[in-house]
Amino acid sequence: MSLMAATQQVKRRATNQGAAVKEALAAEDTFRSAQDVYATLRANGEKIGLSTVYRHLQIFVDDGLADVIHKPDGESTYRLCGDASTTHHHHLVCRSCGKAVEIEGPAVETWADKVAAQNGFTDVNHTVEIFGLCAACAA
Amino acid sequence: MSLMAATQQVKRRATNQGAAVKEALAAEDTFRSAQDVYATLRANGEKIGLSTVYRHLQIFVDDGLADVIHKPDGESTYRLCGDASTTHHHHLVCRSCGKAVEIEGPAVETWADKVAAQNGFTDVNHTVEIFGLCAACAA
DNA sequence: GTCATAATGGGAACGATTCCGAATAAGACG
DNA sequence: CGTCTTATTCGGAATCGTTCCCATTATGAC
Ligand SMILES: [Mn+2]
Ligand SMILES: [Mn+2]
Ligand SMILES: [Zn+2]
Ligand SMILES: [Zn+2]
Repeated sequence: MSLMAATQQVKRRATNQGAAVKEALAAEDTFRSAQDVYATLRANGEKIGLSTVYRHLQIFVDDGLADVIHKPDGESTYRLCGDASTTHHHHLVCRSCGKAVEIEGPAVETWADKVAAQNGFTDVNHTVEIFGLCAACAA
Repeated sequence: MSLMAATQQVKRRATNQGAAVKEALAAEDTFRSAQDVYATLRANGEKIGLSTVYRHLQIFVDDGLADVIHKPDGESTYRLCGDASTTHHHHLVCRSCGKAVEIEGPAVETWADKVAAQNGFTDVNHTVEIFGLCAACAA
């Protein structure tokens, strides 16, 4: 999704709110909503505002540290991706618990570009998400 | 996206509002938002309410007549798909004008199912959308 | 320490979508 | 045609996620 990581590092101040949001995300391998992260942090006694949570999540996305998936119901969910976050990849997501597995599909990438080119489309990107029930949630 | 068309035809009354919404969608090969369709109809002198537009768009989706794409900004867009709407397919969409081309990718389908199975996921489905600038909008 | 200013946060504002409920009209029946 | 049942309509209120505003706070450079 992110065509390139941060185009140009912007100087940013280190705040504990920012760290808290990152920790909350890092704690689980699931896509979580801003509201969810906010609730968790507050429940944990963290002093942080909802606006701040949204702000940091967006920063992570801009910096290529996190991926975002827009659920059908309109809610956006975020996930801190692996160290190799610079590598283009997609996700296999559990509809029930949100657990996500990073996946790659070289064939899909080339197919997408080819189809777009054949139809005269330029400046192309794509979204590919696979949803299902993880083994754990199947019970 | 639609696992199956209407599971069971529900008797529905024929209203001119419903016909108007369908015509509005059929008039263009682009994904359009409910608000957009509503504005167009009103501008055309049609007597119809926003709620009604939403209702019919959802009915089309339920009946498998239309596909829906949830834009990143949270807006849902609808498009009346070809007669062969029963056939599973995806779209190549212009980010600028919304024009959409129906595309198929058998290889992607099998790949998606395989990846899901390998990771123990069941009850799988997926979203694949390619975005770009159509030739016309490239100018 | 001081200072400039990036970051914060809570409440208002927003925009898309859904809900509600009284008014309207499709269509079955006679 | 009339009548009757009830699906449908529609506009305004209500939701809900997200963004905006801006006075207050705190980071980090000097
Ligand atoms: Mn890809
Ligand atoms: Mn597919
Ligand atoms: Zn799960
Ligand atoms: Zn275009």
